[in-house]
Order: sequence, then structure tokens, then C-alpha cells
Amino acid sequence: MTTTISKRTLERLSLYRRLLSDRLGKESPFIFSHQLAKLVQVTSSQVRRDIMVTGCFGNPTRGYRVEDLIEAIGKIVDAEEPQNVVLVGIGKLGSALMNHFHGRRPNLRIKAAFDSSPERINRIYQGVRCYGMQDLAQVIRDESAYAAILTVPGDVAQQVANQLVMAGIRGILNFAPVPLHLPGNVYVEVIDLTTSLEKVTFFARQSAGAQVS
Amino acid sequence: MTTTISKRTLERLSLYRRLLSDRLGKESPFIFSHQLAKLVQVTSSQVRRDIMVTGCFGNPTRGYRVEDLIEAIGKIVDAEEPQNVVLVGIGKLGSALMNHFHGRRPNLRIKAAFDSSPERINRIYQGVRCYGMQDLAQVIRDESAYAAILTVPGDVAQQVANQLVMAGIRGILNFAPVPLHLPGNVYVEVIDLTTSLEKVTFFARQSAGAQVS
DNA sequence: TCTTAATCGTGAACATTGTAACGATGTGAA
DNA sequence: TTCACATCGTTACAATGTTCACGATTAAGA
Repeated sequence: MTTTISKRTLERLSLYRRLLSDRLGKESPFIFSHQLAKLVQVTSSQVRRDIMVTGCFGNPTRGYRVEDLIEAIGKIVDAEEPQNVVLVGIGKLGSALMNHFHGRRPNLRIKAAFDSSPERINRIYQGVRCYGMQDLAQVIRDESAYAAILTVPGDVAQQVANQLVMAGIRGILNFAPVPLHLPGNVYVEVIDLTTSLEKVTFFARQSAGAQVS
Repeated sequence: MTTTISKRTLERLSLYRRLLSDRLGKESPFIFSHQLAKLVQVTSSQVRRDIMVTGCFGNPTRGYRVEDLIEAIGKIVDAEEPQNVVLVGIGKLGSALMNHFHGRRPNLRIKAAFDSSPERINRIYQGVRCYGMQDLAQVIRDESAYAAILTVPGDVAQQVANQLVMAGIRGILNFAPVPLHLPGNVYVEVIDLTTSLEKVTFFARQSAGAQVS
């Protein structure tokens, strides 16, 4: 509770849990720090440090109990109750994400979608209804949603983000290609697809060495 | 050339360029570090330091010439010639990304897609042909592609990544929900959608304060 | 029981990344 | 021409994040 958990640590914990869940039942019910380290490609020191914040204790001869780790990480990462999420902008990317997240984490539920395009409104995507933008505040309050996925075009992203915050949203996963200017108490996680791809080509080029012919 | 550019710096440079390009023609042809800083939400020191690596020089009374910055960043981020990219796994997410990247950066061209599903093979997506997996190595060599976008299910991601590397790929943008184990000279940029959304809900919850009622 | 061998938990060293500070510089006004 | 002023370029500093190193711990085997 009092321990503050950094972004990086949380990322790794989330990943640890996912890999541990995959492994559960397949291998030994225990795992050593160096084994988990190999799976996620970090050092074993890093793993042990991260596990420290979960309050989980390992055993020097058996390692950590996988089930305990999963549960302890869950206590940090998950809320007590399932978290309701909304998605704004159900174009190709938006509906692909709707599809992607559907049923992936039991505690994260996309409860509503929003779009401005009339032909999308009132349609059902993965069992989730798409509303018009005018219903945004009402639906978000009704669903007690605190987090949103933003997949609208860049030129309207800021304005939509403002509406979300007004409606009570406190965390945004932003796929729009512009930085959002929002109050400091709103957490924004940016997924910048263009920059990511540019990074890949840049470092690929570096490691590929001199261009051939 | 000899200067080594960190991941973080490259991310910011990519973003600077994008915002500067948007601004070009609309505002003054010059910009101060603090103005750019406000746009991307970093400190002006950070901006000036990042610009240092571009070799671009500003003027204490006018600031930086926007065009010069865009060009200088391009010399770092872009290759001399357009970079060919391939996409593997043209499901919903894959085709949404195909759509997203289509024509977005002139220097990054998706030249081929691959999938194992017969009904997708030989179809055209955004003017780009989808090939079967057996053609992967040949097409990648023919197109001189060094970077790939990976949007296949987690259970085949590693195997597909191995094939990509064998075919000459040196950078992968990985959307599959598993870490890839590849040689050190292959750059992997991970977009972990689940972890990202978990982060958002975690920090949203923290800043939302105590749960209401 | 005692030894051995591997791993854990954690303080301290180290590396990386971001911020602040400050002399240098260029322009407009007196 | 000289002064005032805002910003740049760069170095020094601070904060954050990662790795090292080592005593503590556990269980298996002699």
C-alpha cells in the first residue's frame, strides 16, 4: 500500500503474471528467479527486486511458488472488483482492439464503445454496444468506468479526451498520434504506432550494418 | 554518425518531427525550445539536449528554424532510401495496422503481408498482397525488407519470428503477447496491449483516490 | 549431525536518464 | 555603440532504475 510502484516495475509484474499463468500446471509449481528472468529476458536480480514489492517470499531451495506469485501480483495489479473500460472511436483499429481485449483479462471489461459516425452507433461489437458521443458522460457514469481506450483521429483526440475527463475518466490508453494535454491527475499511456515503427527501422538499420550493394 | 542515440531520445525526435510537420506553415517558421517543450510535454532543457544530437543550431532570439529541425531529424530517423517493411499475421489487428500505416510515413512502406490462413492468401490489403508463409523468405529478400510487424497469435510468434530473422529481418515490432527470444543483433520493439491497459487501470485507480460508495 | 550447494533478500555500487544552472550569443532599443 | 533581455548550448547535478555482491536460508546427502 504505502510502497510506491514504478511504471517499469508494474509493466514487468504484469508480464510476469501472464507468463506464470501460461506456465501454471505445465511445469513445476515452483520457479526460480533465474528461470523467470530467462522467460522475460531480464536479470534474476531484477526479478527478485520486483517480487520484493509484492511481499511474496521465496524459498532458497525451491524458489517461488507460482500460484503465490500470480495471486500476489494480482493483488497489486488488479482492483478488488472488475474494472470497467470504455473505448472511443470504433474504426478499424478500435474494433480490432475491442476484439483483442475481449475476454483476455477477466478483470478488465470493455463495457461500452463510442463513435461519432451514425452507421456505427447502436451496432454491437463483441457484445458491446456503440453509443453516440452525446451519451458519453451518461454511460461512463452509469458504468462507473475510470479508464478509456482512445482510438480516434488525431484532430479530435484532444477534444474527446477533454470530454472523457469531464465524465470522470482517470486513465487513458491513447492510440491517437498526438500528445494529450490533460490535468496531472489523469494518467495517459501512449501507444505511438508511428514512432514505434520508426524506432524499429532505425535500430534494425543500425544492427544490419552497412547497406548491401 | 559516431554519436549514439538512445531509445528515448529517438522517440522524442520522432515525435518532435511529427508535431513540427503539423505546425509547418500554420505558425511562425521558427520555434523556441519552450514552445516545442509545451507541445510534447517535456522540459525545454530536454528539447535543447535532444536537438543537440541532430546537429541543428538555434538562434537565441528567433529559436530554431522549423524546416531545419524537420530535415535534421529526418537525417537521423530516416534511411537514405525508403525502408521496406513486411507484416505477418493479417487478422483484425494486422489489417487495422496495415490501414493505419498506409501512406502515413512516406519513407516506411509495407510491401508485403503474410498469413497462414488460405482465405487470406493472395488477397490484397491496402494495395499490398498477402502471401503464404512458405513464400516469406523469398519475398523478404526480394523486397530487401529489414523490418517486420508481427501480429500473429502468441503460440506461433516465436516460430514466426525465427523465420523472419532467418530471412534477414533485423527489427521487429511485436504485438504478440509473448517475449521473443532472438539473437542480440535483432531489435525488438514490444507493444504489449494487455500490460498497457493494465497500467492504465492501475494508475487511474491510484489517482481516482478512494472508491466511491 | 554436519557439510555442501544453490538460491533468496537486500544494501550498496553503478548506469542511465532527465533537470537545472549558467556563460555565450544574437537582436532590438536607447 | 552599448545595454538589456531572452534564449541557446553545454556542463554539472539529481533522480531514477538496474545490477552486483554477500550474508542468510533451506534442504539434500554423507
